[in-house]
Amino acid sequence: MPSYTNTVFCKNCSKKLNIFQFLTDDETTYINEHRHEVRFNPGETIFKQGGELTHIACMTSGYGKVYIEGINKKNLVLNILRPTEMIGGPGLFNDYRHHYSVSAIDEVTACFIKVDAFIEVSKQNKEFTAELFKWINSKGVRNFEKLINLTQKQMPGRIADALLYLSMVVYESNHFVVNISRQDIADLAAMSKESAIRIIKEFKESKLITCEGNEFEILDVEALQKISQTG
Amino acid sequence: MPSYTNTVFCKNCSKKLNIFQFLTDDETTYINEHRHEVRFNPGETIFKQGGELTHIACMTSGYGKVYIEGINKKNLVLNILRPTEMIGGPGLFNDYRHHYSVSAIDEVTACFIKVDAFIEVSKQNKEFTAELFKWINSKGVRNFEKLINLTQKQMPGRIADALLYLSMVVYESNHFVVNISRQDIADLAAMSKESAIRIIKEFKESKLITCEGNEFEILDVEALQKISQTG
DNA sequence: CGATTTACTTGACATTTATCAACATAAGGT
DNA sequence: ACCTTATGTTGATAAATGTCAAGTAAATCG
Repeated sequence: MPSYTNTVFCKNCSKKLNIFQFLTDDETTYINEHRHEVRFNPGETIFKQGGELTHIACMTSGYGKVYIEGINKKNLVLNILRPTEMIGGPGLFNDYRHHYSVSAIDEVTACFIKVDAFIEVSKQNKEFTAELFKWINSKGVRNFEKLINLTQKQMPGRIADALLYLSMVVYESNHFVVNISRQDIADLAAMSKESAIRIIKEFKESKLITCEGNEFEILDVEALQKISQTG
Repeated sequence: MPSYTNTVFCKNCSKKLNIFQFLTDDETTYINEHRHEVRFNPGETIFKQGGELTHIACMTSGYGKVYIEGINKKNLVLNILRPTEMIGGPGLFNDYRHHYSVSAIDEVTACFIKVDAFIEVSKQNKEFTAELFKWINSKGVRNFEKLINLTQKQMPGRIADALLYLSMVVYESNHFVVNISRQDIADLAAMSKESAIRIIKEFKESKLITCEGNEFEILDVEALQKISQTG
């Protein structure tokens, strides 16, 4: 491992996902021997949709963007990644390909674990396997929600969802400065950039939020939640 | 087991999913002891969204409809089930709830396997577990496609998808008689019933399909595929 | 520092899509 | 058979949304 990477061992890693807590020391060591840490610059591609799934990745620092490359160069942003999140699931045990692309938003470090090692450990450790299932299925359920949100709500509801997601899940504050573009917000809500800007403007005029450039503040969470539910 | 149900044993069952072929005889017997077959009338609910996931079900005869109950009583049809298909995945190892509803389209028989037994077997048999993962992940990937199809295509593309799905996957023929309603087709393509009817009419007028009531025939598969791709 | 690109914003417009209402047809029950 | 109800169909209309064009602000680069 090159000296300029962070040489923390899995065993003592503070960025470890819950799922790895179910491993024995030996298994943790085994994972540790089959992983490497990589640093990405803003905008760089971490996973490429259609590419071979050789590693599962865990975010250790920075922000990432998970998106499906759809029709006519249009992207659909599935979620914004924070440290401790793991990516690469859908191809596992399946076709061993990436089904979405992931890119670095700012400077990102991520741990890459060889899928072979990942699967080997999963075969040994039933609790780990169960947690893996749980992880995959909870992602699947989130996609069900996304399916409903994006097909049955109109634009204000979808933007409300996006803003609540950014506030509550990604930046964990009512007041946040986004490091994603308006296009990304639009891709998160499955609409055109112009429409996203307009709805944000309406929310601003209705005093539901403030927004100066990339600085957002949610003023009325409940009103946004109501808009989200109404559609 | 009541005498009016079909008393085939799993071991010799012709309706068995591939995934069960990886079980040993003992494991198959174990599953056999923890399953029961149920018959449903048209329209009856097989799984109810939000309900507890106590059993995994396998279709043994008839047609079923898998749908998410969304906003304002609007449904999104995920797929149409045929024998040998298995349902109940998303709640497994997760929250043990149903994340979609399933109803019988015509007369349906289905095998209900206790989740406890299902999980027990999965813990014993690694190959079975791997196949289970594969199954869940391939469903997940299909939902990614659905997410793109429904958010990035406009109505003709979505109806083309629905018709191609019915033709190639569900009824496996260019000429088929549907046992689902126009509303169901609309719910499959995430649009209003009226819009679905209009697009079908346009396809009919363009000689891409014929359609008399519930009788459909795909005349120009390639043209439909092109419309599907164009969006 | 100016020049050039990139991201953001707004307005006008065209298109897509849903809704509503009316009616036609088919299916089920007594 | 007739009535009732559910389903399908069509047209007119309104609402939602995307596209295009123009301009502004901001970031990057030599």
